[in-house]
Amino acid sequence: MKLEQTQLPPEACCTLDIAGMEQERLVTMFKALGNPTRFEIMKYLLTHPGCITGDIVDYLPIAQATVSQHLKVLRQAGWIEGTISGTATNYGLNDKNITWFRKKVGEIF
Amino acid sequence: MKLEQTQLPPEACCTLDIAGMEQERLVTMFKALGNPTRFEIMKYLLTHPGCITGDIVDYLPIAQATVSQHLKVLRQAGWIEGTISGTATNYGLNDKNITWFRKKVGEIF
DNA sequence: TTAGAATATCGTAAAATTACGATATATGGA
DNA sequence: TCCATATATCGTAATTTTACGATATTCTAA
Repeated sequence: MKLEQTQLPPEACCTLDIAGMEQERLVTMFKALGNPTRFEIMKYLLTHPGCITGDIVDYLPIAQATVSQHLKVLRQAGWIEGTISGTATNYGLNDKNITWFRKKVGEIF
Repeated sequence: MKLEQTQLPPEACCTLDIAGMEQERLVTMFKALGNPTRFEIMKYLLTHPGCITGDIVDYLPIAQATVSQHLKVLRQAGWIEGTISGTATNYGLNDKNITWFRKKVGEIF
């Protein structure tokens, strides 16, 4: 049982330039890549520019509905973006957000 | 219903230097930070060197057991390390792994 | 206009995560 | 030794995530 502080907590040595909505955004990006299947999808997109959903479905051993769901998570997290092209959807990297992520990771850690 | 490929999938433009156990490790690190509470703990550790578990418990509005559980996840993922000091445990950054993470993120994205 | 294709969404079962109180463990001091 | 402190672990309820089949939507071509 804890009644009082024996010792004062340490002072802050510095501050971090991340908070609020930005922090939520960053956590969401971490979470999205914290899944093996989604990481694999990102790897595929990184190495196969100009691919469509079906290419990923063929590549991975999981159902089309599941791939679509994972793509949605990656899109909403800001890792990728999809552009409709006829009946297909081309998926590619969201370069702006990826750059932002790298910048923030560099600043924080 | 999908019967056959209308168009061949795109060729790989490059390869990525991440696979197997290394990839699992990286995904685990992403997953660990993909939680708002754990991200907050990491922020605290980054800005308060030399702190112990109790400091984090006092700082956050969650139960001691929950903090301990999150610290375990962060430790097992390789973000932090704890050193026992009397009855307390000092937590600090796992600099080696953090550097590795930044390096990999830089290489991949 | 109708059929098929490519993809998204819905509903749902199973698994994993999160948070908690209770309890266990280990250390240091009286 | 005995007690209090600091932390870890256990058991569990509630929530979230994951994956699937079924179905809906959208576009193209015949």
